[in-house]
Amino acid sequence: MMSRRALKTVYRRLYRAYGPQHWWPAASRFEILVGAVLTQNTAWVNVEKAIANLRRAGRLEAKAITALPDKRLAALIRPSGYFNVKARRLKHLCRWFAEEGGFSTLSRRNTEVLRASLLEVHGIGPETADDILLYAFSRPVFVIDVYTRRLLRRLRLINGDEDYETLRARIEAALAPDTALYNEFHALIVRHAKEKCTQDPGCRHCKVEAPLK
DNA sequence: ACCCAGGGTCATA
DNA sequence: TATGACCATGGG
Repeated sequence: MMSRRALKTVYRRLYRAYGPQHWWPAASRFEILVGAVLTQNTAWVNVEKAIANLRRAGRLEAKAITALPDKRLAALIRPSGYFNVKARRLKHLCRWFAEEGGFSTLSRRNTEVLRASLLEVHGIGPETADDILLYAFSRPVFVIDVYTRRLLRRLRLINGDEDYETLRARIEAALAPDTALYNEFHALIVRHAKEKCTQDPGCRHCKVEAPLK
């Protein structure tokens, strides 16, 4: 049983240390879908370059991406790595998005149905799906990434080897379904990870990771 | 020269 | 179910 208090304490420490993160960094809702795929196992700075290329080419739209040959799309997103794989994944996602009628139609689906539909898209796994659900559709879905596991494990709130769904269910059971909270929480965890905490008890990062009473 | 970064799929046992 | 290989760029 994960305690609500413990999670809230972690959240408060993160927020006090770093403040609001204003996620997802994107100029449009659709750009969040693109970024979610491109950032798979990839540093965000490289994703920004790929998205800038797409924007410059006038291709930041679902049908404009679908219409692009794999090779040309791969060339545009080259800086984000895995460009051949990601070109196909992006096209699958964009084809799905357009065929489903875009945000206007998809927004009417309940979260579980929408999540299942996303997971059927080739190349969209649980984390990418949840990024999209939380940040593009404002659904109260808690995103689990490797940073979340590491942090909660260091704080002894989890073992760390739980599967994705188990972890998500535990955290969502401990917290109220609060989109704004989940949004900020995940963003803060990523922000904290980028600070590369050194376990120095004097630094503000270690205050974040100090033992929970 | 190494290591890692806001994962996911596929083949194998 | 559970590992391992694979995908690939750019920054430290």
